[in-house]
Amino acid sequence: MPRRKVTFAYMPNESERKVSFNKRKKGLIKKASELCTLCAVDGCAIIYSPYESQPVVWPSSEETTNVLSRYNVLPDTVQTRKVTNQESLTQQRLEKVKKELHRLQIENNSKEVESFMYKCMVGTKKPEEFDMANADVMKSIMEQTARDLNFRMGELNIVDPNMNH
Amino acid sequence: MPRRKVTFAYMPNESERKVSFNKRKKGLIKKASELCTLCAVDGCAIIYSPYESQPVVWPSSEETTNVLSRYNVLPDTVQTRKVTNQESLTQQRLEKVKKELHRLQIENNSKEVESFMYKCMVGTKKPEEFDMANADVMKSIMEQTARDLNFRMGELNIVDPNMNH
DNA sequence: TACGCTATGTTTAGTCT
DNA sequence: CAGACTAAACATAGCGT
Repeated sequence: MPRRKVTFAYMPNESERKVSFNKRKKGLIKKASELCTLCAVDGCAIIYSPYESQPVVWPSSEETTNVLSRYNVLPDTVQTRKVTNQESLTQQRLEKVKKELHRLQIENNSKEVESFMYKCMVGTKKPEEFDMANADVMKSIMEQTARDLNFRMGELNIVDPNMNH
Repeated sequence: MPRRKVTFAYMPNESERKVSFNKRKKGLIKKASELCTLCAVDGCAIIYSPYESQPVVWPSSEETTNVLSRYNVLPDTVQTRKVTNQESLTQQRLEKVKKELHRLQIENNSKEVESFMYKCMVGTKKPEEFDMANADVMKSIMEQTARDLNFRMGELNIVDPNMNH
């Protein structure tokens, strides 16, 4: 039974990922249909999947092209129709993932301290388990460490947060 | 209470339609984020709404342009495709980086909650002002926000915060 | 591998504030 | 009008086949 919440992370298992992709692709397209029908708006979606040689396009190719032609970016795109082969696509993807990885590393770094503090204070991970029982002890710990922490936090914040450009 | 099934029809009521559009737009984008993050695929969506002067574009304009250019380029790509060693090498590296990214995402996810808790307890209020009296309220706040975080995490993974409107 | 099922988590229409 | 809330409808991960 599906007791798993949506963890916002890449699914490492190949076959699971593929199954999930197909299910979710279907769901996404349904949602898009609903949005555009119920609310009478135009829209399109393109999904470039490694599982299919042709990209998934909603609605039909013609309709999509129609919608795209309204999107001011298209003219540039058509001109940019340079030799973009599979290799460079993969490299683009690699670049993208690497950037994201880097960003996450930085983010993780700054959270480390806070996370540590939290564990110090509470000792458990889940909010459900959060125990307010010994409030006095926690409060005093917080007071003692907050100033020290502010200093460290300040150091961390020096890192350029706009790294991903 | 929502006893209405999804009738696949235009919503005649203006204000209802607008509200629904905004809700569903948010939902669609979340679904798209999930699909692309979980399954590591690239995709984009464009929605023209009468409610906004600019079309709604997901992910950022640049990313969308990127995806679009692939879409336009694809027919050429297919025929010029040749499997080189370089290609598989890049793909191997990609796979490796993606694994690492996955690990960090998980780690980040749990830290996010703890980090947020910490801010909840210490960051937003000065420790001196921190009031443990209404523990129940705080606990519920924490639980709720922990859930919300899932969504925000997803946004972080894909959308450039500076582009996200 | 793909398909059907279903318990559980997620979305959202209607409502209230 | 924009958020918050809630229950009904919906989507889907994990399983079984």
